[in-house]
Amino acid sequence: MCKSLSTFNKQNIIAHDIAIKIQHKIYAAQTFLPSEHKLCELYGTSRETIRKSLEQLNELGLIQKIKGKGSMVLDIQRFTFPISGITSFKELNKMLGMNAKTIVLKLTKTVVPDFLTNGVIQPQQPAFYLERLRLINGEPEVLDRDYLLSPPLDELPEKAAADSVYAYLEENLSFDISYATKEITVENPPEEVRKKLKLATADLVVVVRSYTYLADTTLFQITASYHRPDKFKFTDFARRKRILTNTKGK
Amino acid sequence: MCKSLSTFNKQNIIAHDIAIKIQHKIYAAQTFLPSEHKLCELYGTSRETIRKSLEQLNELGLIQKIKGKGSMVLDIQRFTFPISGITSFKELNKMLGMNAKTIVLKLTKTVVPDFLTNGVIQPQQPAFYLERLRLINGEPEVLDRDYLLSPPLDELPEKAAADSVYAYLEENLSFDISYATKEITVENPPEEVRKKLKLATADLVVVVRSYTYLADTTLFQITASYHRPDKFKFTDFARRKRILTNTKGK
DNA sequence: CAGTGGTCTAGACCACATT
DNA sequence: ATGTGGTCTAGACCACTGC
Repeated sequence: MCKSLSTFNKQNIIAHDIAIKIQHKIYAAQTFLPSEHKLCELYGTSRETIRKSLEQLNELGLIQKIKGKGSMVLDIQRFTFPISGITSFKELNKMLGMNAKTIVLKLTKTVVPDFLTNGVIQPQQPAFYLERLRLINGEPEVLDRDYLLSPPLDELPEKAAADSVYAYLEENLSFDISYATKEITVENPPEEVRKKLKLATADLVVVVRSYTYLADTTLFQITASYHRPDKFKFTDFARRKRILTNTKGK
Repeated sequence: MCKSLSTFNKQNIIAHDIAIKIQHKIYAAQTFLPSEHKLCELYGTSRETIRKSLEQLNELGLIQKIKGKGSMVLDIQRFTFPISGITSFKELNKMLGMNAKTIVLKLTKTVVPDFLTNGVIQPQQPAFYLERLRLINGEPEVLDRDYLLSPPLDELPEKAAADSVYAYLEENLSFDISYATKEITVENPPEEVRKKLKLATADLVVVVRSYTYLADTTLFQITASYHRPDKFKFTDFARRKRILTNTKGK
């Protein structure tokens, strides 16, 4: 379940390098990147490798490839940097320059409650229960309730919980966090949650429930995040996919 | 702006074929696909082509590739089929087997209001304004307000609006719908929206705003979807991406 | 026509998992 | 040692864009 932290292969280095140049406007929005042929010479690689780098940027929504013309740098930074992936609160905080603070309300070892395990894992699975309140500019904004499954996790220092669980898992334990399913709904929260978020009696909350998996497909985290509705914003970049719809290809 | 409708290349055909087999449980969840080598023989292609097919399935969350072992079929169908992409209501309806109906409330030619154009397009851009109410089991659930820009669109038959705008654009006009930015918030809706959704005075709505683009990067659709909060559910599959965060590669 | 991206190939070498 | 996926290459042919 533990994997190498860094794979410094050519395509990732190149993708990262171009992404940085787009962020710093060395490659400006609404202009074309150098052609694939030129990028091959620039980085001294074959064309397929360059194309894999560009494919990563394409998926992220940083560029749009146009046949016969080139790869155009898109101008979506104003709206949003991709948040739809799996991102820790600390990464978000840093990326968006928010004035955020995290308070650990609870950190205990228990078992995952039955209503969360339906079919996904066996009942009575041990886990760390972690409850955290996220403050922005001193105001409570999000309440996170995490079950971090044990195994695979067998220790969770208070400091890691207060700082960044993901950084701890990836950097200290070399966990390879890979994918997640998420669900966003609007609900009438338990009174307890309402209090912690300082909400009025009638207020609804936005609930983001997610199941996060490691690269070897083991489930390791079940989360419910309760957001103040007036502060909630989810942004996404999506490409049209046509695989599952009809007999028609693209 | 108009592009070919279908590219029946090998990698898409193979990806689609495997996706169908996964849906039909010919390849069961929690089992491994045939190895890449075997798939090469099965489909009579080179390995890189097979790998591109598998990469598509990987992005969709249908499989998880594990080095040294194989490509495991994931079991997320129960939760969700990918809805986070750009999907038309009709496609969703069909895929999820809902009992849905669409009522066209308005279809006129106007210009895009200024507050929607900030910086994205020039002011006074002509467009079709389309307002549709979506009913599920006879109950109003979503109100869609679309501005379909003209150009590129110069005609929009009432029938296409009632049926599926996307199908009309892609199949009749060969538009190549490519990507979109989305934003989800919870808001206090205008009284007019509240009435159409049959909501009580205090109720909030979930608003999904999106900007949809063609493959040549021209904006062609600006949408605001108002959802009843009690019925709203957004599901997503996401892979962890690390390009934009730090100096560290994966 | 030349330049661009889109697709495909056959082969190489590596890292990881299994026996 | 064998089988698996991960990366990279050099070259081919095609389709689209623009001069």
